Amino acid sequence: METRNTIQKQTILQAVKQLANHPTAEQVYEQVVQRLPNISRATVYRNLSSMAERGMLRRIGVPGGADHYDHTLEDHHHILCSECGALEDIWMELPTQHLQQVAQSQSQFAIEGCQLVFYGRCPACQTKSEDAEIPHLH
Amino acid sequence: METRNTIQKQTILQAVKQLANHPTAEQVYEQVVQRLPNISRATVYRNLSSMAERGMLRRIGVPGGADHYDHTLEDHHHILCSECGALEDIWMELPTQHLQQVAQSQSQFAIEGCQLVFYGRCPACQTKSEDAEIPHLH
DNA sequence: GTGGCTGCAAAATGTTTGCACGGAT
DNA sequence: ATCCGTGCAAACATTTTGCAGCCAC
Repeated sequence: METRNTIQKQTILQAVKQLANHPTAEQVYEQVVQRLPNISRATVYRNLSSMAERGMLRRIGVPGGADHYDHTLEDHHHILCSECGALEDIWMELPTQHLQQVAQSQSQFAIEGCQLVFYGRCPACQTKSEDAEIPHLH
Repeated sequence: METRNTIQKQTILQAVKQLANHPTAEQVYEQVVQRLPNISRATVYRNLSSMAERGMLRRIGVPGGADHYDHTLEDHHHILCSECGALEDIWMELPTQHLQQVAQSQSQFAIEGCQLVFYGRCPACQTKSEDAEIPHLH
């Protein structure tokens, strides 16, 4: 399984690093298409997937939304805006080993890892709903 | 916002409880359609969503796969098969308050909650790959 | 009787795939 | 010269939506 070093691959990886904060495939495409106007979304999807599999990037799957890609490889967690889907890093130590032991004692699964995700409303969405708050008239 | 008590709603809720282990909308549909042959998938999706919002069910979003619905309301976690997407419960205490405090100190988000998900291979998929293991010939 | 709920079909969303061609090795 | 990677379009999976008619209240 050889890996050819195409301009598309280089540009995609560069874009994820440049966008820095968890772009989706679509956002990567929009960035890359400026340099390579003929690139196809399929190429972006294919390369992001394969880079994630090779461990060059981390894929962050978001239920009900597009996957995000993280250029930060170190072990960390994320917080997701329940309103707009914005993603941010959370750095904290978790007794992962211990948690996985407890989980292992309850299931027959061969446990590979675990992920902690926080939910909340991002600053922008908080501001938005403050604006929408209309005083009640009784 | 009144809630009418239709046969569809009753049957859908019953189906989720009966199927017991985290059915997807499609699986609920397949169950319900046996009793109500004319029911539409849209009705299943709409009702599962609204019941989840009302707290009658819990929605478990799975990145890259269909959402699952859980009739168990108590706070617990899940393990997801990285191969076939099978879902199982994991019961453990987590210092949620503490984790959220730490997260809060790092972000401007208004944190609403957090979720711990384990990944691994379910017993069935483990067996499957054992079968596929062919001795290497050097 | 009214308007929330349903069934249907179509749209929307995010991603994958089949195929012929072109370029990296 | 290979044959992997690309671009394109179509397929795919899941979910949402617009709308006309129906039925629980």
